[in-house]
Amino acid sequence: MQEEAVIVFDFETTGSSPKMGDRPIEVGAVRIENRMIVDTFQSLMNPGFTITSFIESITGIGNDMLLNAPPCEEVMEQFAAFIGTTPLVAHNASFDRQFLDSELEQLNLYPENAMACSMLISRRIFPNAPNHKLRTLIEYCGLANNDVFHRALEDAEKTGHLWITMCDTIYETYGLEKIPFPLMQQLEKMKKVKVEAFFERKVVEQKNSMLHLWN
DNA sequence: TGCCAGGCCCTCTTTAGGGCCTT
Repeated sequence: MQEEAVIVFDFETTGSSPKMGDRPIEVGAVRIENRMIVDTFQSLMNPGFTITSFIESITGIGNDMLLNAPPCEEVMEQFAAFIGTTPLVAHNASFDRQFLDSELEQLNLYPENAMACSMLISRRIFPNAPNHKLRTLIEYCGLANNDVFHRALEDAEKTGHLWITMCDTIYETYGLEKIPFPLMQQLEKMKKVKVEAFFERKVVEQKNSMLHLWN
């Protein structure tokens, strides 16, 4: 089973593109070690301009809540310290990664953390799910669900439990004992039809590796 | 002036288009 630490994180933002001037308004993250959440990070942040009613309606975060929140720069500096060089996970990671990189670049920080996407991996592990939205996957996997979505820490926690469940499913389905982070990254880029053969090969590799240690 | 995301996957693909997913 996976043993190395990962940090699952999520941003709520003013829109969909930092290149169009959008910024985060909340970050939430959970640190997972040995299949358990051992630490969390959460903060609202003031983007420096008012957010639209559309974003308010999605997130439940209002301009009044952001008025006295610390600025993005302050929060992101703390968040950079929280993640360090730990491998990162997010649901639809390309979305959150662009905001992470954009904000940290403004602080002259250039994170090189490895990153994996729980959405792309879930398409491989749960090909029969109705779709691969976070809410659907939480329901599909029968995970604890308080029906609160689109808040950063809530979504990070749920994605964290989804990540653990995907590791468990790989173990239970294919018998793969160790699930290193690079293996998950390989999986998200794998063609759907090749997943089964991929795991069969990995199991054989691990068994051979164990035999090599014993001999 | 008018428009405005973007990265990835899938397939009836690759000389491309449509859909998914995030806010």
